Amino acid sequence: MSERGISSAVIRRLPRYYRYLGELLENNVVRISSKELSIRMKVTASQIRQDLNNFGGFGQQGYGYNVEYLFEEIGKILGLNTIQNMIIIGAGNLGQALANYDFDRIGFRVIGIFDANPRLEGLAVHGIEIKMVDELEEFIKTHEIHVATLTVPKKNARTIASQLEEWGICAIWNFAPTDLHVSDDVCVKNVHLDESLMTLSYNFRNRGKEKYSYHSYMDD
Amino acid sequence: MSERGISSAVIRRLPRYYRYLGELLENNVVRISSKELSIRMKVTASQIRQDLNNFGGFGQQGYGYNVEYLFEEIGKILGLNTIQNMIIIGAGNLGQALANYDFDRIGFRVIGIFDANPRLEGLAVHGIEIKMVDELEEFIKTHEIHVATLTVPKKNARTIASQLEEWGICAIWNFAPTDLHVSDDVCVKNVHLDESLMTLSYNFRNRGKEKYSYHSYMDD
DNA sequence: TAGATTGTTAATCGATTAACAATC
DNA sequence: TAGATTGTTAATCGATTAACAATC
Repeated sequence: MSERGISSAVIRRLPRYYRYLGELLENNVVRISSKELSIRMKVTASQIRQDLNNFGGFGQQGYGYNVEYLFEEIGKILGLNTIQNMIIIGAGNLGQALANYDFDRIGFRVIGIFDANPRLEGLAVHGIEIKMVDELEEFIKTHEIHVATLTVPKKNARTIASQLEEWGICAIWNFAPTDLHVSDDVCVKNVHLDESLMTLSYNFRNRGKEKYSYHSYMDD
Repeated sequence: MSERGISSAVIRRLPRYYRYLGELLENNVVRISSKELSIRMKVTASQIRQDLNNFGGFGQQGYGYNVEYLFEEIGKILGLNTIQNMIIIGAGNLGQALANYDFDRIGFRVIGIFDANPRLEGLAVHGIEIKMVDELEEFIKTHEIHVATLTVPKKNARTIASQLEEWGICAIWNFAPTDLHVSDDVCVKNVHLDESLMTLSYNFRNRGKEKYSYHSYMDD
């Protein structure tokens, strides 16, 4: 309770470690040193060891890390070892695309899709019939929902987010181009696609102007 | 040439400033101080002033910043004041959703959509007919393309990225869940949706364990 | 054992925040 | 002018990298 949480810089890197380890596993690589992994991932070996040691000692001196074990452990840290239920609110193009996305692979299962447009009612997306938003409260109260994905228009996003909070949702994956005003007890992860494109725009228009590479493997 | 580029931490914050200023503009707010903006955006006034002064002095002592002027200037820094052409490679759910997204608003125009599946050929998305990938090289060489959006399966992403580089594309917006191996002259901005969801998963499963809030307005 | 590589402490680097003189 | 607020320098904080003793 009194100790400082792990910095978001570290958390953001975990999925990338997980991805690289998954690929090593597919290629039947049994063990790997922080040095070897650092070369593949284009980061420092120090950073890898520091990052991992936030969560415990997963390696062995003189040997390195067992790929399968480390992969599993990072999966557990990220909560990918249990099935988590997700609902999608907003069944427009993006909402439907996400419903069709293969999130099972990382333990997430879409169990409900909602929209306000009556013309979409009952339409099946990825085998799930679209429900109307007025059924949302009942649905949330009768199901265990871990994450609510918000793919509604900007003008509706804040109102819905507040309702979600009221109904007990504590994690929102927000694709609406706005900041949500919810209490600190609710986790919000924003995916602002237009802002992502803007930073790409800046970078390629200013490439070559700076001394160092602008090419980063992180999503910045 | 010899000076250090502006840090990516600063660049990442610009779109959010742009968004807040746009909203102030809509509400007919004429001027704003860094202090007032800092309260709305939940950042420090120091950070706002430091960030902006990387690009020049946009404010006036004793007055603050003119909202419209600052909005326009940040737009120019991000390159939103000119129309930029974009193509989308991969016309699956996500590719089609992005084709329908309103990027005009920030100056981006989708002028081509490509896929390898012959069953999609000629199908119109957002008024644009899907073309086959074997037409890609010719299309790129006869059009000015600023950004190529990659929404193809993981297994095809690297091959296509290398071809895009060869054909002269210098900015790739990558949605495939893999790192691309292109030269440093090509800007890559990754959007790894599964990894975004993983960090949300970590955060809400570990909420309350740390001293400070995990709720951030940045996409971390 | 000798070599390799971790876990961890110390040093460096960069980013954020505070402070304040300049000035509108 | 007096008050407000910037632009900018200095101080702090945190994150990254380097170094190395511990140990497999």
